[in-house]
Amino acid sequence: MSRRLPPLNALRAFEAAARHLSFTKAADELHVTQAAVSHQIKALEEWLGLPLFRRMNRALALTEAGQNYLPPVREAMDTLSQATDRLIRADSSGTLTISTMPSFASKWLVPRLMRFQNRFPDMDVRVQSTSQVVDFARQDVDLAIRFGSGHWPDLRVERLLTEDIYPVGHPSLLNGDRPLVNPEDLCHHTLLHDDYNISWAVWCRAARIDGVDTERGLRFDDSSFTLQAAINGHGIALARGVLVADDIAAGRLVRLFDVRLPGSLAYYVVAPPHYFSRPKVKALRDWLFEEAEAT
Amino acid sequence: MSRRLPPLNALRAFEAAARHLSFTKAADELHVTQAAVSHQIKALEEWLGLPLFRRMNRALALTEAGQNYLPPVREAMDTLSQATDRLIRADSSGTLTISTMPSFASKWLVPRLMRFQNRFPDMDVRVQSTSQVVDFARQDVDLAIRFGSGHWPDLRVERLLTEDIYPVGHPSLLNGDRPLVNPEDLCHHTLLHDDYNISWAVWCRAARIDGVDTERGLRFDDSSFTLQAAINGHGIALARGVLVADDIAAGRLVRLFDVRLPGSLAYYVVAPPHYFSRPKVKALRDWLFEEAEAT
DNA sequence: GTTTCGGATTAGGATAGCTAATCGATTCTA
DNA sequence: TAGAATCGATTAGCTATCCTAATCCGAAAC
Repeated sequence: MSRRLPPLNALRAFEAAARHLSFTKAADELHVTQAAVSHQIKALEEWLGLPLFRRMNRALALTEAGQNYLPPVREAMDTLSQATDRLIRADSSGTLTISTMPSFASKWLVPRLMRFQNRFPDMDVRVQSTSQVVDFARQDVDLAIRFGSGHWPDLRVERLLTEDIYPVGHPSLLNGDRPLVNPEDLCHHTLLHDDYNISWAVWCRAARIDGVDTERGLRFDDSSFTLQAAINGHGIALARGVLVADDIAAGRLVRLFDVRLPGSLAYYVVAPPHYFSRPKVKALRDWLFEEAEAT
Repeated sequence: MSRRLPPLNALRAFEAAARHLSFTKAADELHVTQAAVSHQIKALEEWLGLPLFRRMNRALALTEAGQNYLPPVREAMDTLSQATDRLIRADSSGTLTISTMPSFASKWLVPRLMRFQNRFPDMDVRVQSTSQVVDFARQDVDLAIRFGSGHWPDLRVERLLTEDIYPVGHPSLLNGDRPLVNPEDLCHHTLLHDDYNISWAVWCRAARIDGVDTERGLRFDDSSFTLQAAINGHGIALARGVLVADDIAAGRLVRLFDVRLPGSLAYYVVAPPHYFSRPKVKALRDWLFEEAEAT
């Protein structure tokens, strides 16, 4: 019972390209270059002996053959991905505990976590939000997301999101009575500080400005409080891009100036190496990176 | 709408291994080594984070996870292979003409051709059986199967079956009144000749026997007549293995002695290069090699 | 008419995948 | 009970697939 199957990886490329009607977008989705998709499709068309796409100059269309081929190919891919999810899910009963800092939990993780829950409805996901570092040997934690330098011995560490630091404030600041145009204008406003982040002094040095008293203002011990104060219009915060992306998108905050510090720290996914082979941990890890890439 | 799909080639290996419950047999089917299948399955199990097979000492069994996973995987593969066949079939209306010699047509091709017809029922397959060489420019032939040295300029040539020459005769010869045990016993029997094949003289030289009159006997212009005479018990033929495999399997002929000539000639699939990219020609070519491998 | 957009093409490099050889465990055979 | 055969695992190294970077080309947009 031997089947004649075309190159399967090329089929995946075909499905994505047909869905987007664009090799470039398909390449994005598959995390490869446009050239790779072009090659794969060409190979598939040669294998089949007939063209699947009509290349117009600016647009892409399926040929009749391509239109006929797409539904079953998509169906097969769906079957496989659903079966795979089901398999992992079946092995993933019980709880899954994620440990992370309160700021990251509230500003990034929790707003997205529902999508993970939808994919694995039977999984009992718990978020343990604490600024304390986890001890995997003593605590029942499956995966941690930590902010730092990425150096934790004996643990597997994967960089999830890189940091990017810039000032944010309430939208009214841009056209208020003392509009913020140049970094120097900061001296007329309250500065918000938090313990973990880099300091205003460092940022001012990078922005090459003097004359701002970088110690003025309010100070909090967790970034989410600092950001909440900024949202409420109580001052200007030096924010990590990861944490404010949603607030900026929703118009609750605006980004000020174009000076940006790349920041040497990052958010890392962390656990003992063998944890990563457990299906539910792997599923969570993969999902986290999927979400991170979508940012 | 990005899917999380396991490595697709590994899935194909899983499906085959699960079907045979044997890595070795799966490897045969996929035309790779046992080690390749072992690697693929291992990679898949690691990707999923759970074992799919239980390896017992001499036997292989699916784990529960494997049992749950198999049906959808198989279904997806079926979907793909059926859709692919359908696609090629749709593009393959009209006739498909194969040109080959009468002996090959009657002894090898026609007995198998029904399986091809079943796969592509809409295709109108014609066998043009002639000892004349085809002129693709003048005749409406899609693919030829020729016996010879493999050297035809300007045509794409692929070796389908290698030749292997040995004497065959009616089964009763083995225990008749003059039983054939040693090659020298040939002198008591009728020799059957045909024009195309190598001669008895060459064979006797290879078998290092003298004293046989290699010109005695009946002579035909096509191998199938020679073989028919042998089947009817009229003598002993020097046969090409390809042509007599079915007759031997059915007990109509037996192979005599263990002297075998490797033969420098072979059966080749032949057509102008660009013919091979046409779906129906490609389908036929692939099927021919599939059948040839099954021999 | 210059720029931009999207796919094709080319050559070169990375990695996935395969093979050959060998091992170890088990079972069959004599 | 020894030896042979079977079947999967493992290792190291090679091959071929696949991918990338750079560039090209044609059409459309500005």
